[in-house]
Amino acid sequence: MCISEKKIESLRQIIHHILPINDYDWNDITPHLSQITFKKNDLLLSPPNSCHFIAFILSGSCRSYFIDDELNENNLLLRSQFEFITDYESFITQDGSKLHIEALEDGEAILLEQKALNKLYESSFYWNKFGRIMSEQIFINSKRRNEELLFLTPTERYIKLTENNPDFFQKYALKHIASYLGISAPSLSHIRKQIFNHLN
Amino acid sequence: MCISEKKIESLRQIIHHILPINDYDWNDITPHLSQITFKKNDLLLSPPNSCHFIAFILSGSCRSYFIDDELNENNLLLRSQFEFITDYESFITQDGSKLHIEALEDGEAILLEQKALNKLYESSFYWNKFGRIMSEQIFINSKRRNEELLFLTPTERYIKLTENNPDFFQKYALKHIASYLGISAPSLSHIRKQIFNHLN
DNA sequence: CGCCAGGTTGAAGCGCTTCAACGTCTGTGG
DNA sequence: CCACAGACGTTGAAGCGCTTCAACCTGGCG
Repeated sequence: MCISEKKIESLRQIIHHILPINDYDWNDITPHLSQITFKKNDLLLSPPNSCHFIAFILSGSCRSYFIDDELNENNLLLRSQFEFITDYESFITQDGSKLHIEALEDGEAILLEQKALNKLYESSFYWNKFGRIMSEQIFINSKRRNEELLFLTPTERYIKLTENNPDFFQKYALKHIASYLGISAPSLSHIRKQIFNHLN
Repeated sequence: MCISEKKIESLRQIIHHILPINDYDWNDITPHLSQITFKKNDLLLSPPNSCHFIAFILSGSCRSYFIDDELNENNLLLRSQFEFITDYESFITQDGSKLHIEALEDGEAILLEQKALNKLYESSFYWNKFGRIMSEQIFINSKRRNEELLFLTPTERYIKLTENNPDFFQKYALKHIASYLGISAPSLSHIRKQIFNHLN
């Protein structure tokens, strides 16, 4: 599908920000980009399919979640405009994914294909280096999440989120934020009420 | 320091297993390897120093941990023979580390220097690709840890550890395993007792 | 021998969960 | 335009699981 110049330029800027890119390297990847539109509640990925894309969100928002034995949905990621979403583990290994990726609102995204990037990894110095830096950054995000889950209580995690990512409370429903924090929706309500009471 | 042939060969095998390596690429890195010995309770890294090495453990074992506001030590990693240990976030960014790396027993390790690897990233196709694959694998480990912390209860995490890593209980003290699981030492005792009682 | 670290135990406490009920808002169809 | 349904958030009560604290046991080591 043809992608508008303006939209693809925002992706190029993000990539350039990860690792400065010239026209030559850029032209290696553009044939392997495609644009999709999605409606609220659409599933961009569902188990046990393997994840063949990294999606760059142009508008709207998404979540990835895991369904446990008791059929609870547990959110792993919440992502919105100009951010990426994928199951990067499945993208790397091409093993079957255990995650769903679901649209939370209508929107658009540009997809980068796993096969194309993997092919570039064989020969392109730029894209190989890009993959390294991208993986490093994704790791750092994951490690920080680990540290929060290991070292902070649910209440502390909530407070930290209000400080570091106040935008989350504009973008996402509280029930999704609760799940992202690893707590139940009523618990989040109780925590919010308790903090509110302490302020007065 | 001179490193014995046999010891360095075990490192080459591990690297080869991550990404097959020839003599040419191997010779790029060997000048930047050094061997250290450490005693129990030695600190290989302490805040706020940045982490300049990836350590390949030849013998002995180590942990990385974070000290929180209440002065509790919280274990992030437990590692032993033929495994790597580092604060990979600090290694990547060269920002000050918040982690301690401590020897749990006497042992030896080979250190790979950050500056050397970073230099190779500029020019070497092999080492750049190696860095990408290593980062991908480190990410996958981190993501799986995330999922366990988010989706499983402490008791479930303990049971999973006994199933997937029974060797941990030979290698590490229970108090370190408890901290690694994100629970207190008495809690681990209670959980173990409860499981034992259920078996009878 | 005596000390100390590691592990266990029981009691009390607290924080999050679960469950069920209710209020509010939004969108939809009569 | 209003009635109603459904999704979302909140609330309170009860329960449970991990934490905390203190006491105790054991084995290893100076």
